Amino acid sequence: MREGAGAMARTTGTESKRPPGRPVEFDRDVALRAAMNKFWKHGFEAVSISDLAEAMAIKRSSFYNSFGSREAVFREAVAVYRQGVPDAALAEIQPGQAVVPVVRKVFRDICRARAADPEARGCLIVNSIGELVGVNAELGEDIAGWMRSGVKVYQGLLRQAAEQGEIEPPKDLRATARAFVAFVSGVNTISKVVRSERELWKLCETFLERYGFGAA
Amino acid sequence: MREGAGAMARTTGTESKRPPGRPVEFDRDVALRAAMNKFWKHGFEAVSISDLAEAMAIKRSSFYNSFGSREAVFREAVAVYRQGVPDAALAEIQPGQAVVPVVRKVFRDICRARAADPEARGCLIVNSIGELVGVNAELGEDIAGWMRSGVKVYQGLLRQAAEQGEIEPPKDLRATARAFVAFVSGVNTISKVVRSERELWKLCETFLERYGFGAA
DNA sequence: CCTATTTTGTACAATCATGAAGAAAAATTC
DNA sequence: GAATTTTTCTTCATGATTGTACAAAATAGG
Repeated sequence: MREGAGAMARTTGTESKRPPGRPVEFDRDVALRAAMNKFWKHGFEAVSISDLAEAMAIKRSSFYNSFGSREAVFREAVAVYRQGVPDAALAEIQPGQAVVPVVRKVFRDICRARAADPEARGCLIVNSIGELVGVNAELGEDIAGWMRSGVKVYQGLLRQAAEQGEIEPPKDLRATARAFVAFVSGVNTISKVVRSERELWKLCETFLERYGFGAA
Repeated sequence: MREGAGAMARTTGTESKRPPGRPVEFDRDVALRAAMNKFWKHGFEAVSISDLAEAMAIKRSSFYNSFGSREAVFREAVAVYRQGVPDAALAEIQPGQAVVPVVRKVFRDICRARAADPEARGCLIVNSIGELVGVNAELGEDIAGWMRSGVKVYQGLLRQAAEQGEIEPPKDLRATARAFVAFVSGVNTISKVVRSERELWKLCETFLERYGFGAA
């Protein structure tokens, strides 16, 4: 099986020479995405290594060789997941840029994404907090870290929005940021029950309005 | 082993005569509570029948005989859980009674309960929505139903509070009720990461104030 | 005491998950 | 082409989980 020299989709696409030894036959990113989807749907504990290998379309030997453990793939899968998450746009907001419209758009994107998922898997991070924090020491702390970083992001945005006169300065910045994170988590949870994008967006709007993030 | 005639803690406590056959040797409620705690900590899928039987301190044969299946115990365990949940007080509010103080107290009780749990298990219902809705058809619908009923409860309370002049009438009652449910779910989730009762209560207060449920 | 009924204890076979070990395959380097 | 390196394939032993089956135990009723 010859491989076209330009077909490679290796790790990050910047290496030139192939390392010695037999080359990996599967696409790491594709396999990781498959693993991510398995974890997303079933959760961490419900997915055995055999399940994983099958979903990733590789043998268990290749799995052990390339990934090492279920925990390790999970971490990588979460990293992949985070790249595609609607909230990612929040970290891109520049000083001087209006915060409110971006936050509103992110909320709308979350509603759209959650409602558009026919499997109603909600958010992998939120699901994993529920499943792992307090049970699996290492993965739990990992996931908890993502939520904490979310609080930091919202804290920065709230401050910026207040400084730019978009909203009234919140009395307690951190508590308000945490309320945002809690609410977004809750939206992701309730999105498994309320399946309409419009209905989800309506409940988000009540929240945004109350916190001064109403429509212009 | 003779049993005092008044010691019984059977199914619902209203029968007098003992049925024929060998009597059950374990306390059903105690066993169920043990099962509930297992599910609460580890989630549904992570607990095998063997795990359950061991936690309930009964043999697998007794388990099958008395409960039938993992799904069945889970349902019963959730029922037990729901009896002890702080939110239960909301369903007891009478017409004419002030809504706001009760809701505030329930939020405070949630913060206290979540922070007081050394294992940071959050809320069994919220955890189970994350794990089961969309995956396990029957249990998922069961759990989703509890969330929907939560929306109904808040909807009634919001209407009552508005009628009694405690709050401004919300524009969209159902969306607002859903926002409350989403937020409470989120508080239960974030309680696994933010472990201080005071910090949790502070983020709840920002929410309550914004929705007109501030301190009198 | 004997029978019927129900729970409990133990044993069994089937399936599956796990991790390791080693042979075979596919590539690079010399 | 030979040596080296790494991946892939196959096999194996071990242990866990499951559901069932059946004997033993405990009780009620006659």
